[in-house]
Amino acid sequence: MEYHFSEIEKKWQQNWESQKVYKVTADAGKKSFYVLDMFPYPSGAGLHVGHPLGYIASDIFSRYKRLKGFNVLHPMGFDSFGLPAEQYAIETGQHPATTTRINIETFKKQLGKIGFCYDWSREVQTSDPNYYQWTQWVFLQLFNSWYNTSANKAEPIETLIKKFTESGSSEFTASEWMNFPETKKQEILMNYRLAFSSYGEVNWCEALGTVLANDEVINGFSERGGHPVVKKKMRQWYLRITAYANRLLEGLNRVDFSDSMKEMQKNWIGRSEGAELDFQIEGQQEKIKVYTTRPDTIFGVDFLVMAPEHELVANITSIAETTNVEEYLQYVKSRSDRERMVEVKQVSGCFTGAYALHPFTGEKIPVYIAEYVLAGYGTGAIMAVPCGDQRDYAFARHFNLPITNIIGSAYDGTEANPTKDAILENSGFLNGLPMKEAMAVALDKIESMGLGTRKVNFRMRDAGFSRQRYWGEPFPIQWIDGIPVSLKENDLPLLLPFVEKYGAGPEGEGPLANLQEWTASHYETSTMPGYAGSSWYFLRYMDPHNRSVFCSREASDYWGQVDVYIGGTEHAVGHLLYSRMWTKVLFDLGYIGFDEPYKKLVNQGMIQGSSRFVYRIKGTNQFVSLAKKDDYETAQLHVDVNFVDGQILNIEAFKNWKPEYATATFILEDGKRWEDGLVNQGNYVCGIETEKMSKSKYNTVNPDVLVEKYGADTFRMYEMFLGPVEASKPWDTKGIEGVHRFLRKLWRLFNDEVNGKVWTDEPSTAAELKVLHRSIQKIESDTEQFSFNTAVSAFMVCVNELTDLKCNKKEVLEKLLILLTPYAPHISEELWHQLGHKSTVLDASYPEWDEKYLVETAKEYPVSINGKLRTTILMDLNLGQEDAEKLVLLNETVQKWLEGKAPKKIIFIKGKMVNVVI
RNA sequence: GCCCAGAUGGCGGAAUUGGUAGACGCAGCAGACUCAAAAUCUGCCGUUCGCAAGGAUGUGCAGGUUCGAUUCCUGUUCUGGGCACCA
Repeated sequence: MEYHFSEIEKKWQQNWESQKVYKVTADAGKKSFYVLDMFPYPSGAGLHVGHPLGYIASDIFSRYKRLKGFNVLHPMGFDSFGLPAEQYAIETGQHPATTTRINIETFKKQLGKIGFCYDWSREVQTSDPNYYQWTQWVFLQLFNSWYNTSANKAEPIETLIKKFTESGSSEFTASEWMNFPETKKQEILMNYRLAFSSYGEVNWCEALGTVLANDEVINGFSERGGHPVVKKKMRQWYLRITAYANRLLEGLNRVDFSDSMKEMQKNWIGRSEGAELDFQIEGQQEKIKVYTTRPDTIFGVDFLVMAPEHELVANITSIAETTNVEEYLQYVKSRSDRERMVEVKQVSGCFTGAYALHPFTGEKIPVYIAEYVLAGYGTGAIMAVPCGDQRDYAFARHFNLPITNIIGSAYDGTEANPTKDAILENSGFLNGLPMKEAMAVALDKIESMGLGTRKVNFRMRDAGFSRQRYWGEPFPIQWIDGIPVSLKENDLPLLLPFVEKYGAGPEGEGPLANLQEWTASHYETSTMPGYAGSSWYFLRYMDPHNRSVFCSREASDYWGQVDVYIGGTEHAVGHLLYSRMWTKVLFDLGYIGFDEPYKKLVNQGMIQGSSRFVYRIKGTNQFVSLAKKDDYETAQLHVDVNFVDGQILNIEAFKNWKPEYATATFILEDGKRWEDGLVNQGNYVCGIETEKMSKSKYNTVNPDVLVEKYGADTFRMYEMFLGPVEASKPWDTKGIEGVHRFLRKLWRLFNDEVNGKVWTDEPSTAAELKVLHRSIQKIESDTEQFSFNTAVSAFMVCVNELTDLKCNKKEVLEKLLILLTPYAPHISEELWHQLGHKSTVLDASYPEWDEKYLVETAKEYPVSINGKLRTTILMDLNLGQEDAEKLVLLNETVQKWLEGKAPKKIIFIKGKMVNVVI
């Protein structure tokens, strides 16, 4: 009986589906475990072999945990709102709802073939009204909450109103508040809401016709599509994520994310400690507030620089300098963000004519404006210390400003030295102090003299939360007399209306602005961004069909945090930060019992494509093989990787690929010309390069093809065998044969091609049990540590050894099948039933290894002379140093190296090794 | 420029706390079975000297610590990723 994987896999996939083996329900009597994949955006391109990597890993872990007795929640769904579907709609006229539905079907079909254990009864789709009703509901929670900094948590907006009514604020009294008109009250409250609308500079992408969040803009271009992004003033919705900056930072200490992932989030949040201090402008009332992280360098300040957009610029500019300043402001305005970014090294600026007074020395310090100071960070003004900061140094040199040296020989006059270790000079009361100590001394003095205060700053900005697009969640908001008013919970969902056209609205608004019935009801015309639905989806899976709440407290208490979250690193600062924030808000408001969504995060690496190239001689239809390509002037062309075996081109397939190649001729690796119809000719060798896997590079490999050819079990194991899940690696289909051979070898432990069944009920030998128990130990610990590649190799070792031992014992084999179930579920299930079991192998319990089968009595000790391995000696493991030394000295090889001399020392590590020092 | 991760055979990779470097697999070579092919099986397989036994050398590079270093430390080069006039 042979291993007919396609029949077996089809049979069991149908059986599992009809028996609903993957359906889970909350069960207080069982320990829960939650394994989550980052749900996919259902793009039209379908899956390539890179996509399922993480899904296979999570599937293995889910099945493993289930066999270990856990009640495992392992759901799947689709992040189905978003830009690409709408872009596609604009291009083809097909409604996003239609293309999304079709794409989801394709995805599910492809996923199904790989045999994943998702509980599809819990599927969510973010574009489904039953789902986005609750996204809108969470938005209302954000809109109707504020961050109470003294309680350090979000609270309903009513508590803020109550506070204002009873005791006012630092800006107004209680009675003033009571007498404010409603618009004024709402305006004030808007400064506190966690989701708020405000007029400000946004990232505007003309090509996409929408605003983007900071993390969706890369070097001045949109992340999606790579279109230019400019700054534009617009009314927008924002998420007050900065209120959570500290807690988002602190929470990283309580989660198991990779160091690089934490680092990325920390950088994005960008916490820095420093001080704000005031500089009095000479002869004026104005003070300029600067932010610095180096108060220790206060005596090195030679000038101040303000951002051109700083609100005090006009006030302090002297009459003499007005023209210059205005010219400079004009110049700055004319420059796009991208120009500024590209020309970072170029120094520009302008003197304002004003002087500030040094708070300690009273000296006059010129005040400049310059592009290199950003309006949005700190106070928008800095104190420049040219001997310690390279940008300040370059600026001082450019404008011929004097440079005060406060760090003695640490400053060499040719460049700034940003050290923190120098001893301060020319620094008044700080003289003689190392900079690190001076920091606190300066801060204390500044605070006690009332010149400034300690201040923590964050680089992170509030996140833009509206998009001028159609395919997203409508805001549950109506604009009444210029005030945004939230819908009642009972009125949710506010359904996304059907549109025929996706063009922008009258004034750069979203397509919804073109709908008469929409604008007549004064609904907000922008929609929520892609990350809205994905910020809380992990909660909905716990209670997906609940019509009355987003997720019952009972469900979220039972399933708790996601135990293992698997996905790519591309969501490091976007999705992960937003969903961490939403979780904290829901926690603060008492809707859930934990404030970090994901306990452990595993980032699967990217599978790169391995591209192949052919070389066409310029101006001809002749192609030349790799070794000979430098003899000609050639153009390098991508060739479909599926036509190439290793690096050898399948010339016939290539000629049939595109009509233009039908008449192509070839010069082979040996320099001979390829001739039609001749057999045993030389080879055409292709060039090879690792690139991103993409259709345009013809280096994509479709999992469906591999599943068809080798089966899902082989495909799953091969993806894991490729290397560590977290590593990026190029795809190479060649090695898949090895894994397939392994599964056939396993099959032959149970079945013989001629005789059929060969497994027996005979008792196992000690040697067989040793192989089994060592495998259990190794595979269990590898699986626990997500080291799936080494687990696969452990399976291979185990089957190789059992084959050598001719072991066909049911006792051993059935335990092996349970171990294999997470990795190769179909073949395991089939053989499990062949062994006579009636129920699914998933209901078996994971075998435990027993120390007693693993104990060794002797060991082949490696024996080194002066650290170099020279021989091995078999010795009893109970042997102590003294007896071991005797045996070692008797050894022939050791004696040869000793040349009759006595060793200086013999190092003996019991159970490990021996080293003889001569 | 700053931060993080990494560098091991022809290739993917292994070596959990410093203790036999190269597990497992691919590719390659030689052989068995076969009329032949497929499948399967056996042996070899870092480099180098040697008929062999056995040496020398070897984990990006240069040092160091240690009886012993792929592993720890210092410096350095390169690759990948993130951030970037953030004061």
